[in-house]
Amino acid sequence: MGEGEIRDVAARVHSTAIRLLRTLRREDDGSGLSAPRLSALSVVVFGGPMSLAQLASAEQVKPPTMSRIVDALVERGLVTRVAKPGDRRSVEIAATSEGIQLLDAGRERRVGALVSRLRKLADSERRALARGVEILERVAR
Amino acid sequence: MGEGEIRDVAARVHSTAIRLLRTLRREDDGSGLSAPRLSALSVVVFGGPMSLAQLASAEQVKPPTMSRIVDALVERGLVTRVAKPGDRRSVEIAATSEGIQLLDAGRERRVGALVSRLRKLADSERRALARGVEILERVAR
DNA sequence: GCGAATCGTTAGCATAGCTAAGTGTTAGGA
DNA sequence: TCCTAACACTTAGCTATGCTAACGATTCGC
Repeated sequence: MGEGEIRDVAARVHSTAIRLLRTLRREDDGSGLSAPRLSALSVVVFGGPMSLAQLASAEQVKPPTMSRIVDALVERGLVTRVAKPGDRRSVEIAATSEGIQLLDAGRERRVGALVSRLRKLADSERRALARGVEILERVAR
Repeated sequence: MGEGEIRDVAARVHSTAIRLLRTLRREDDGSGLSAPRLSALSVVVFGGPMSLAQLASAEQVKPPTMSRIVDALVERGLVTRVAKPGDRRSVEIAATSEGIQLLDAGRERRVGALVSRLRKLADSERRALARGVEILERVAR
């Protein structure tokens, strides 16, 4: 595959990912959380307990910004913030069961919307898509 | 393909798209524009001239929010805002050549970062990826 | 122990999101 | 015709989200 073809694949992967997530984002309305809060919560739920700095870095945001987002999530009982035993400068941010539940419901809406679209594909197309995603997972890692 | 398998593909497409864009977003630092401004500009560049309401809807934002984003883009000379000839209530927002140039440079950085990752794949993998993306394009439309 | 580095928060600013209300334009009916 | 309603956008004013700078509090190195 030549340089130009690789570029073409990259450009299409890029724009398709943007369009897909733009579409699925519409499902987030019912969550009752803003996009930054929902996104931060999802990192904690799927990544497990972590420090504020780790969470800020994962969200590509500075610590003061994340500190306030965590304030709001704690306020709603979706995460806990406790001093780390071994190093009391640091905090451990962990999802509560309520946080996990809220996030799962939202993810269900997004994934469900995507499922109903995938159902319209031919089986061979879904298999090809599954194969492509498997490869893209390694690329995105 | 059973219901559970379709769900699995959907969930993987979803999380992979998120991770991919999160990674590529790091390339946007050098643009000098915030994420909402960059995103609005890209809609105008790729979608062609459109009204404020159309642009706000495309960005899933209310008109007053988009009005101020457009203010900033006009201020920097990246788009123009002119009253529509046939209906002077409405405005036509169009990208300037400078706006197109700025956006293309940013897109080059993102796509370039992706290209350098795709180069590490085997040729057969890139072909499988290309096939998968082709299918996903239809899903996202 | 004591100075320096580290982690998080606080303070203060600009931007981005919203709703409600205002301005100007167009459309439609008496 | 004209006048009322609907429409497109902007303005006003609020909260939330992003930043940098500066401030505790804790830990580490020596």
